[in-house]
Amino acid sequence: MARVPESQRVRDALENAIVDGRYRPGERLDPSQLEQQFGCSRTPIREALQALERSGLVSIRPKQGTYVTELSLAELADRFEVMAELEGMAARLCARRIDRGQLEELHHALQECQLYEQKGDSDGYYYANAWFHGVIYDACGNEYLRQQAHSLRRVLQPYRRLQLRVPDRMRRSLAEHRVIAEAIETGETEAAENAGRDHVLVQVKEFSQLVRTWREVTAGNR
Amino acid sequence: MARVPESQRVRDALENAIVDGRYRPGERLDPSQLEQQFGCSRTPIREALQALERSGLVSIRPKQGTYVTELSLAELADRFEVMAELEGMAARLCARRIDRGQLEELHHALQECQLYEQKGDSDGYYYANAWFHGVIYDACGNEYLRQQAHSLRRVLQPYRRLQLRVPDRMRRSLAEHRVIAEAIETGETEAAENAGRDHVLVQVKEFSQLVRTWREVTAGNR
DNA sequence: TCCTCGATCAATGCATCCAATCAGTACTGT
DNA sequence: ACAGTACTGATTGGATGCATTGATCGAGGA
Repeated sequence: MARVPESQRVRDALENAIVDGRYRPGERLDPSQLEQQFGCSRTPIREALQALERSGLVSIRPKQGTYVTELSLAELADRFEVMAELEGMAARLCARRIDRGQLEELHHALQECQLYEQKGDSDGYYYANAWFHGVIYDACGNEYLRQQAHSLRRVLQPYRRLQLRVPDRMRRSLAEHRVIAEAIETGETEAAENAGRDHVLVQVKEFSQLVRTWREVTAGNR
Repeated sequence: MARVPESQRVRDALENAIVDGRYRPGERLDPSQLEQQFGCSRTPIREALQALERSGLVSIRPKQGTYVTELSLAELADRFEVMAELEGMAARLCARRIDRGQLEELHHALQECQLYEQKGDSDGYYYANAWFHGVIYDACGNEYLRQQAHSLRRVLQPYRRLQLRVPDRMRRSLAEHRVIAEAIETGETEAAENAGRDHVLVQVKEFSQLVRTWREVTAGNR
């Protein structure tokens, strides 16, 4: 039987809530409210929050409480830059190491992406997209890279949500996926790396653009 | 005044002890002994150990105690592979973004490396080497990358110790540093990336070689 | 109006206690 | 000799009490 410590349950629940956007960046996590919500004492809550802080999802500001991490544009850009590198690296390794079955799974994931893109279903696309990238991480043959990539991806997830609003993003994302899959299949390491990296970098650009626009728009409101 | 929580003191002390090799991989960290040593109760010890586990320096095996992480060769290889990528990335960004003062510091660090190499002082070289790489991380203009690189470097540190035994390692390391610094100075991003990456990769190769040799040697002893 | 001082209270760190659990081991019967 | 079992002690997760700290905010003064 899976012995699941309370602290881990809390950790997972909060992590999912943050990644899924049920808690927004900057939102306060009230310890006593969490105690009630999870029906436990401070100890497991505390441990969960500490764990989340280490993974970067929440920030504990001493004597002021714990908040869902709110990344500045610069901090976000730094993380995306590293994410791009990990993504490129994974694709490159993948192109060299992927096996038959995994390649097949990659194609399935790609088809799934295509399916939701055609339907214009961005939620569905989100999951297909996560699957596609997950296959690449799995097949890169580097377990540590897989973990790191997943972890960083989760941290960035709350901010990716905004990107869905970028017009035409899904269609272009799909096209990029095709390029990546193609390069992996044909074993072109260099091409795979560049495609994987650019796939992330392009999002940074669009994201910064989005933020800039949003700022210009909201600037007039104050 | 910076009030330093006990748990953090314990954490730092243990982390340094592990990184410096005063605790060896696989060694047990006895909680009750640590309580005595640091003169505090279980709570801060526990938190410190949990933090160290998250950063990968120790492994908590449920009901069996906490041990300094002992990485298998495969796990080690994965980490070095990622480290190489981060190192290459940092060097590439550095070549693009380093400023006058930082470039000067890089040269100082390089000279320091040269100094200790000539003296054949591997401990001194270790610190000069850390400085050299630290400058690159600082100057890469990506704070997140800086943190990640430092953190991964610490995890790998206990294993690097072995490398000092590789004959001629210091001399070649220095030569590699020169190539990296040169590429950064002249702004050749591509060259810097490759030099940075290879500088780590070469160590993996030598390390695996070392382990293999060591295994062959010790295999006869049992 | 703005600044300073002090009171208040939430947040925090730590110690300690309790209970559940599991690894390892000694023991038992076949 | 061996398989299965019961026991024991170490380890751990969790709860709670207590003292300390520092953020916050209002009163009083410049």
